[in-house]
Amino acid sequence: MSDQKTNHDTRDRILDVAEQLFMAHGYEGTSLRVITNTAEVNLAAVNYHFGSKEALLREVFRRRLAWLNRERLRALDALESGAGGAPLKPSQILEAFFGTLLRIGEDEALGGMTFLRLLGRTLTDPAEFIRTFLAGEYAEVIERYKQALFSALPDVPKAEIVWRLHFMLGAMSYAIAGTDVLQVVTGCELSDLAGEETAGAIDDTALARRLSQRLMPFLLGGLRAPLPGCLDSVPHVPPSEGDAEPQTQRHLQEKQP
Amino acid sequence: MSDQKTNHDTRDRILDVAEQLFMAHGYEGTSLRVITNTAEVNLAAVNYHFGSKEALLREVFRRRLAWLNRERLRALDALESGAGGAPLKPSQILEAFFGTLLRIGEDEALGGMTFLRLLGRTLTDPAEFIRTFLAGEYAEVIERYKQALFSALPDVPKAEIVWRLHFMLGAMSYAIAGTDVLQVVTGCELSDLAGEETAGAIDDTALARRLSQRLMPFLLGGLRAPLPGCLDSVPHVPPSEGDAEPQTQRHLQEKQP
DNA sequence: CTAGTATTAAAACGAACGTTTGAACTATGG
DNA sequence: CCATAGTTCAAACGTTCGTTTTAATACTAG
Repeated sequence: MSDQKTNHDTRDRILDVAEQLFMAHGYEGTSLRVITNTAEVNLAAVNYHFGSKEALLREVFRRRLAWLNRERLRALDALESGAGGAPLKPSQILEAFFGTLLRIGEDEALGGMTFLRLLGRTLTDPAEFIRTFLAGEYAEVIERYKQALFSALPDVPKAEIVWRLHFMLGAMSYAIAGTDVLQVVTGCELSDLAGEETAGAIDDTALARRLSQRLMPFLLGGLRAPLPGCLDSVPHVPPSEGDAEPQTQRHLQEKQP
Repeated sequence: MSDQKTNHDTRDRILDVAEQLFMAHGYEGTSLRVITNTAEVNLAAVNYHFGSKEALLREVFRRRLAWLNRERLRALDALESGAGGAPLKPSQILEAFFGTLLRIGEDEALGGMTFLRLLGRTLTDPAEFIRTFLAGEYAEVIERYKQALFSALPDVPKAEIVWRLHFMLGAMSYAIAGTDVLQVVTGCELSDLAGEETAGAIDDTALARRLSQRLMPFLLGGLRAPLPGCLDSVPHVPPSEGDAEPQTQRHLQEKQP
């Protein structure tokens, strides 16, 4: 009546609506009835087209992660072939990994900020099958980038690199998912933090671009931070006293003794 | 029969079991029937003692966050009175904020790693009332620490500080919550990363101590990372070329031009 | 000991959930 | 034009959910 429906329109409409609602209310918090009502399709359509609610969630992710995984591998391949065997710079690796992800937020056709937020929130979803599924989808790409970081930082213990990769993933996920979560905690609106904004409401794609600018230096700084060192049980005492921030930033190249 | 029950034992047993199950399966994924069966109490006990499932979750958090909020404020007060008006070092502030949190993981009486993981996961829970509740519980402490960071880094734009506080909270939450989440993603077991472990299974309190050692340098490095600067749309090109990591780490003291 | 309050117990409530069914509708090809 | 496969539809299935009710039990004050 209002919109014309093609043959596969029902499938796509369900996927779009489910993506939005899973993002806003989570997997368990979103019922098939709300999804089908919002999409203006019949309740049975989900089970007909996808088989089950779980399979619907998997399909929501698959159609986006296909591009992300392909693009991330492509970016790393381009870097490595461009370097000709030489080790890459960590900043290049991070840019390929996180920059590719954040590009999704700038392009509505790739999922936009909606999918980006969904991805960030779902990584910590308590449901078992979700974590298992996402781990499987991520495994290959993560492994490639992990190895790239090992080669780029040969003097840093591999365990330390994995830890910091873990931390970086966390910072990124929260930064993405927490537009209304932790911004409430921090007591600021995103629009107040965007910088040179134009008018009241801020565009989602512009937000993604700003986010990328802010996040990347933070991640690089964390990745390059000095190693824990040998002081064990009293980690809060800095090695030297003096003015506000006296000790110069040592790099990761030094190995722990 | 097996264990004796005092008067308030039912309440506390429900809280302990709910804390564990909410951590493992989330709020919506944990039914009152599973909680009461596990706690070996009657189904109606939750509504009798707490009023509703929502109120139960709030109480689970309140009994732990009371200590955390008090201790975080106390630590900051001690720092500020000890400095006598002089600005604090960012490392001191981070140590007070994150170190206090991580101490929960080392002490089972404060909630241990169970509550720490619950806290990390719940911050991204999609349920509205949960985020609202946690934001209210956190507001005062976050505001105090935010102001402390503003004073400690007077030359850094406040928006940038809030962004990085946001990133740090994310890295910490994921690091805590993701013992089985992102460790699967990274393809490593925590025990492989702990370093000088003793035997097979690793103690939770020992894990919290290791986590603290790894996380704090990362957060400090991220907080002190150079500002985004003026280069806008091509943030992945470093200002100077050369060997693997040529540019020396500039500090936050420099203001963006 | 008794009265009265606090707690526990068993059972049921209505609502919402994911899923299935079987008939109605639509479109395409012989 | 009818047969047939693909799709939509209304209705119902059985289960599980949070909550409430009502009675039985444990505890305490007078």
